[in-house]
Amino acid sequence: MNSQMTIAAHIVGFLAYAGREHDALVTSDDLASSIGTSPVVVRRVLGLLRAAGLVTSKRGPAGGSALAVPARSFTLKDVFNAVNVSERRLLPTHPGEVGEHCTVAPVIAEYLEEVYNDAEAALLAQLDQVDVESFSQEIVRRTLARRASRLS
Amino acid sequence: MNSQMTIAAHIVGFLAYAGREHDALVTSDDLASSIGTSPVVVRRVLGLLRAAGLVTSKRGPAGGSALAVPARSFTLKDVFNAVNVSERRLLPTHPGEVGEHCTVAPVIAEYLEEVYNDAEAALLAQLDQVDVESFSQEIVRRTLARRASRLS
DNA sequence: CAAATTCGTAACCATTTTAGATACAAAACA
DNA sequence: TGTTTTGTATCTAAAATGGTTACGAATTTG
Repeated sequence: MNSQMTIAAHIVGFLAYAGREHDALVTSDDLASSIGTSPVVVRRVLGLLRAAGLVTSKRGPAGGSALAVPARSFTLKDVFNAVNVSERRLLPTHPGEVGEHCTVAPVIAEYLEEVYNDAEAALLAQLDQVDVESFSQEIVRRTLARRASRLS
Repeated sequence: MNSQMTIAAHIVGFLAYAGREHDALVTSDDLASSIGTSPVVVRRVLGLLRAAGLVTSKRGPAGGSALAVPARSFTLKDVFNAVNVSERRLLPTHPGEVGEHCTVAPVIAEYLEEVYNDAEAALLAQLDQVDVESFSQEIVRRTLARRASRLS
């Protein structure tokens, strides 16, 4: 499951936005229809976010999910890490085992590994720039702007 | 095919390293056995590199491939772009269509798109740091180091 | 010219990944 | 007690992935 990062980001953005005004819990049904997927898929991702301590959920009527920590206190990088439990690489490495007899093959593989590490770190640093609080502020801003332009 | 970036990087690294001493062409068989895959898979990637003008190939006996431009003149970012013809995102976006009735859903999708653009740009900027010439120099350096430590 | 070598590419196949559906138990509340 | 909602396991359809087979075109060599 690979669009989990996007689903997770959508979830935390939505929860932060929802928690901003009314303090109610959001059901996985509501999240699912906003994201455009099924509630079960949402709950799977919610499980990962919960395991990372970013979200809490409550069962039963009037149940649902909310942020477990202040939106200011974590970023999209944390969301990424919450979802990427298997620590998969963004840039997949060699499909099989590299040629053993070949002198340079292991050297190339090792070097590429390092380059990829640096590259992914740069991407994560960028994700780390956007904390969930400013994410939800951005949602507010753009929603209002869109509503205004709708009236013209 | 997603490990194509790694295969392509291995290819150009190998070709740059090979072109450094002897000026012979490298066959897709040699490349395949170094990478640990099949010659056909290698040739598929060679086709992409050729289309991007980074590599040339020659058929027939004593045929093979070589860099088409100086190793100094391009980087791993160019290799990435050569392979990523479909311009796929590193961070996959929403699997389906986002909820239409939901006010915030399109806004979230739009914002995430921008964040992902910045994040991927940061990763590419990192790949752009390593030109193929220094890549091949690094291969030389590490191969010698490995050989030295093998003797101890 | 004929044979051998190497690339170019299309078509096909097996496996894995992905996303979603179904199902049902557990929790919580009216 | 019955309804709502989560938690999670299992199954499935579709797509992606990586590889193989096949065969034609180019090129060199005998």
